[in-house]
Amino acid sequence: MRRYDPHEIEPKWQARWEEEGLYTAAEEEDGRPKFYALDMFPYPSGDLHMGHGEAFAIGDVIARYKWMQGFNVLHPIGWDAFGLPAENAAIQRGIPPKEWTYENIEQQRASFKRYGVSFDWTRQFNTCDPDYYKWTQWLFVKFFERGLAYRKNAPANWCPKDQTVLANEQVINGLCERCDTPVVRRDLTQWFLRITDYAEKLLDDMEELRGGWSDRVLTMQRNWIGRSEGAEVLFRVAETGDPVPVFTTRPDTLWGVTFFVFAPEHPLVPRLAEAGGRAQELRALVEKYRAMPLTSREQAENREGVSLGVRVVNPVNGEEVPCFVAPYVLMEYGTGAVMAVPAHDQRDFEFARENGLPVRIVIKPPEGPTEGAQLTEAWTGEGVMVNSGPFDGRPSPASIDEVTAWVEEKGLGKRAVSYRLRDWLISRQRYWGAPIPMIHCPEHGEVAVPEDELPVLLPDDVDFKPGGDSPLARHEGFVNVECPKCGKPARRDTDTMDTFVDSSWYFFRYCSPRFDEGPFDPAAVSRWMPVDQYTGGITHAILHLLYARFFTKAIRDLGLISFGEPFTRLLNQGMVIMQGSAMSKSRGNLVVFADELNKHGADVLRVSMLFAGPVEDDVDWQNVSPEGVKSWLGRVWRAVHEASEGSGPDAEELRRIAHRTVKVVTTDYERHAYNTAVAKLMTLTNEIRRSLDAGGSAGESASLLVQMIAPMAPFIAEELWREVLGNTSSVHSGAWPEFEPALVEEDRVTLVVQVNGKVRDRIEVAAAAAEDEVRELALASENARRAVGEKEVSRVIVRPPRLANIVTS
RNA sequence: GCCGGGAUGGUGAAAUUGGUAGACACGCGGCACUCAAAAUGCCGUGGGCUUCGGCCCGUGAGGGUUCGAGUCCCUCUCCCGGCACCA
Repeated sequence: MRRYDPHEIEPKWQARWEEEGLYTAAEEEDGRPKFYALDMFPYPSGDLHMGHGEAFAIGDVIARYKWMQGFNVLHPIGWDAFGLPAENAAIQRGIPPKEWTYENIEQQRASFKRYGVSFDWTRQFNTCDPDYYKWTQWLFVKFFERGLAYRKNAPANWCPKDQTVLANEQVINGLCERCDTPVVRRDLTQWFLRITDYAEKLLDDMEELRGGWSDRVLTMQRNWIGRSEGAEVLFRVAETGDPVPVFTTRPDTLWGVTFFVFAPEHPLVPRLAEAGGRAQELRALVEKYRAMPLTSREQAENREGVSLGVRVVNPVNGEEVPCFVAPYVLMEYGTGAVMAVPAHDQRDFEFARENGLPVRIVIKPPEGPTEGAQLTEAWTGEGVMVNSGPFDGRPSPASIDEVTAWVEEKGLGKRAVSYRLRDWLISRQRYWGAPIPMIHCPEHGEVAVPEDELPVLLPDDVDFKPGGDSPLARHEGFVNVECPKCGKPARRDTDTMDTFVDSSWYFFRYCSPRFDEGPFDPAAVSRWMPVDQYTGGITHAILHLLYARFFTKAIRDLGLISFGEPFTRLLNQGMVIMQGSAMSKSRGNLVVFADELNKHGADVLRVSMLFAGPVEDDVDWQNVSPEGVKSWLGRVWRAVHEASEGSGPDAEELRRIAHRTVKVVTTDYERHAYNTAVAKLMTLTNEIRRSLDAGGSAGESASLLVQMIAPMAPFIAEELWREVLGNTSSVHSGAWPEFEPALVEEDRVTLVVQVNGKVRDRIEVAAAAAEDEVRELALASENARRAVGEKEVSRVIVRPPRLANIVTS
């Protein structure tokens, strides 16, 4: 018998499968149901790492299992190839981002093939291919035409040394991650996508996803969208008459407003400061916060502020209260101004104490002070409304609805909903991304690049090092164009799109990757979409998945598709860590995927990952034992070889075990419980071994074992299936095994006899044993009788045939 | 602070519906084969006691419901994740 040598069999089958086109999804309807198995596409920074090893092992098992079940499976792959890491690597190494990116893609491609992943390679594309980003740009233009893409001035993190905008993640403790220069805030005019228009739908449609997505991810998305119900109430500036709406979730505290606060960026602030004679003081505060990086401002918890010198009128009681400007009020949320109720909001309370402002209790706690001066912190619990005009004596917060209705009826405000979700800033002042397909004309303003001029190609001859504006702005040939409307000189937009835009629709493109009349062929999409199973890391629980859901809804509203949710089922696998923390070179705990692949081969590595624990949990490589898995696959190898030599039928008992294993392992595959599936297959292997050692046959059982191993360890399964068991076609295109129901039924089971809930005996009984019979047997048990002793049996709980519990008084 | 998820042997874990806790492995100990090693196979392995029949304890802590709780309920501790001045 040959030894089990992964390095001998794996390259062989890798080549054969490719020749046979085993994993090409059928374009034509052939009677099989479709199954779209999607893995989150990788980012081509270097070779694959251990995380890919786990993620793609799981995704591949899902796809292969579905193939075997007779589905026409679409299991595509591509690369999320634009983005900052390529640019930074290119700057460091002095090679163009394009070159670096395509080299990495080739390397990862080769690694995936060695790993035995059943991708349909005919559909591969990269988001940095002009054929792809042409349609990313096309979608942007469509969004622009519908008002979903717009430009506005917004603050950005700016590194004065590198002369570039930084994402929030690139600001470490207020410093630039690259050069440690303190980051400042800079206001830039940038493009946004109006995702907030879809806040309600993104929230409501989560109902459809329940069951298919984990509660964890759904909760994270719900929190991110952050829906708050309340009222918008109209205040008015006493001196100028300016209307100032505020959003509040606590209209029941309206009578407790003792001051009013504007965000520093609020458009009314300069005028009101002028009117209040406080322009000077205000300029200082506003300057200070404008210079502060966004990240550190949001963390600041001081309660400083400056009086505006004007007052607003509280519409519910006509009171005039003083106005302030303070950084704790955010322009981005609500209306950028808040009514301050220090007695019942902790932030307002702290501001009042710091600035010597009155605190008036309007929700009286069941126990505690009635005077604001006595409060040590804001009371946010239940209570009775006081000092509240018509609502005195009413319970709070139970009366919020009535107060809101009253406010609405009196014309002082209206019911309102506010979201934490902000519009999506997609402009990047960077080179390696899809150019935003817009032209700025002095006469016509923002003009979209006409469809027949797409794609706006990313030029190769660009000095992509950061410095000033977008690198594209330095490319005269790129920038200077004619306005599509009037033909006069105009300027191209020089920003590129956030890479999350690229990845928000790639799963549509897979359905018809070479389609050139639109981003996708609607017929192909209606055949394959939505994705039946999406697999990927929890890191994308919020942003990518929310953006993809938003794009799907927006594309539906363009009339191109008829569904609103792209991913029916979502599986988030855990991370691969080492010694308790994320792998990294600097920590010195890096495990290199290619090294492990060289050492153990693909099958061993795949099964090791799957056997280590539940797919959702993190895997600590320290606890993974490829040696143990290798020894199991070696046992399978030898057992199947030996079994293939026998000729008689398997013993009845072995057949029962094998068929029962088919039953339970199938359930495990359905619920992605690959760790327990492997455990059960190990047990079956041991049983086959035992049977062979006893001189029995095991041909049928060995066959079943090979088929059940196939999705997880595709190479060894194929070798054994074709070369040892003598089948002519691939195990992977063959059917998933079915069990014989008669063999799965048990005829003898273990009856557990308990006395007062403690196990005292185990008796083999017929599975069909009736209640009376089970009771008799239990009462007759020597061990049970000893445990009962002198006590009297008051009753016997019988759950035939497996359990009897004798209860003594 | 708010929201979500956890805590089971030396380790990874299993127990799908309230019904045999620790399956399957790793590690460790012992044995067989061998001149020896590797490879392979077999036995043992939660803690304690034992007259070797068994007995007691045991799923983060405490309480409860139940004939019976890792599983359900209450209180608490700790850990992980998400969000966080969101009005």
